[in-house]
Amino acid sequence: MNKKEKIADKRSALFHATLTLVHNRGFHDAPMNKIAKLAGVAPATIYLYFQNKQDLINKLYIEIKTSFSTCAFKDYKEGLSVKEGFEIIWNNIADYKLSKIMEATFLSQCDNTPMIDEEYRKEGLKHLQPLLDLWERGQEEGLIKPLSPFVLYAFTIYPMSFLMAMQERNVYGLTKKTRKEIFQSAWDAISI
Amino acid sequence: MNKKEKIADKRSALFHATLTLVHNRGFHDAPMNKIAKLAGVAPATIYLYFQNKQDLINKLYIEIKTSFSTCAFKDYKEGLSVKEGFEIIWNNIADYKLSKIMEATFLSQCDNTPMIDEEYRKEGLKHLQPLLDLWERGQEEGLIKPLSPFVLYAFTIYPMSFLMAMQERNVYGLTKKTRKEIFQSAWDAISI
DNA sequence: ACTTTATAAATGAACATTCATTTTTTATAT
DNA sequence: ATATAAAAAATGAATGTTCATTTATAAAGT
Repeated sequence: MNKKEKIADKRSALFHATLTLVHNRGFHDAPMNKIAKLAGVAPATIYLYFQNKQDLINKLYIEIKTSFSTCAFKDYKEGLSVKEGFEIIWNNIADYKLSKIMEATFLSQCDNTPMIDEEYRKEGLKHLQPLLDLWERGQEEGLIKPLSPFVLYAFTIYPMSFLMAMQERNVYGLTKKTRKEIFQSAWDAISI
Repeated sequence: MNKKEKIADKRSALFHATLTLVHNRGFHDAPMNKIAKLAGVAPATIYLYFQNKQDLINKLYIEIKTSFSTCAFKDYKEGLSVKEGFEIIWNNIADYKLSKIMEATFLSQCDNTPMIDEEYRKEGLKHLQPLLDLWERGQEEGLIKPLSPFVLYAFTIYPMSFLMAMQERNVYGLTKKTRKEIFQSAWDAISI
């Protein structure tokens, strides 16, 4: 393993440790020494890779937002019909939320508490542009209701965060069959 | 002001201070001495009213959940048609989320981080029963899709949390007119 | 007088961060 | 290849601060 790989390795060990702790105990109970221990380094080492705790959290947020949107647009091309394209993206996001549990709950925490600096929050928002473009096209084609993208997001993507949390708390289980029905609900909410 | 009123007064001053701080800075940055200062009491006084910080947070959670569901079912009676009843409840909840901002963001934080003890979280879940009953009746009448109540909630109530957060961040504004359209989306998502 | 309510000050633990060294890696010379 | 010097990376042990909570004492209410 060369030098660059080693550095990347330690960075990602720190990310992974932070993610795990914030997932299990919350941001308010994820101290630096625990992060260090879980990552297998000394506390001081964290400060070789990040300016401070806030910097670590901000950068982890961006890292995860990026991996999220990479997943979201896997197999998506602009040539598809609006509904086909939307179904692909929706399913990608559902896959992500239901399989990458720690990442998804971390993002939920970030989005629902003031733990991320505004600058980084804005940065993280940009990644979803292709979906907004698709919706706009759908509106031009008269397929999708003329609602703000925030509303479209709220009724199609955001609900999955809730279902993921319920799944995580073992209070609701999502099967292959219901998956189709749920997509239908999302589509019914926004289609004309 | 008599004794009981005074005690209730101080309790609610502490609740209000906690609410404000958690709303503005997050649970991770809402220390007891700040709560005390904002409530106009000495830090030690908090411990006359609550066992410890966790107890304060848990009880505040229940308090707010209760006020939330009181709002949610205002003017609701069982005699109404399913759609009428649902529209009343939905609008009540929308009113709550869009006017009681601090309470709504506090609940979002509670629901998305491990800050509330499981016991209290369960307690808070019970309050929504009349809505679940209404949905069940709607399913029996063939008006509402045969989906789990979690899914129905995810596609009708939960989206408002997102829109509230966007409104709060001044990135999206909800008007009277769009309000009707948004209800329609909620209804379209779950109705047959 | 006595009980309740409140406090200021104290306590010890937990925290993020820094510092003085040590260990490991890399580059250079033999 | 091997030894050595310079640089980089990593560390354990402090540091000073902030935190939740307790204690001893005072004020207010009955």
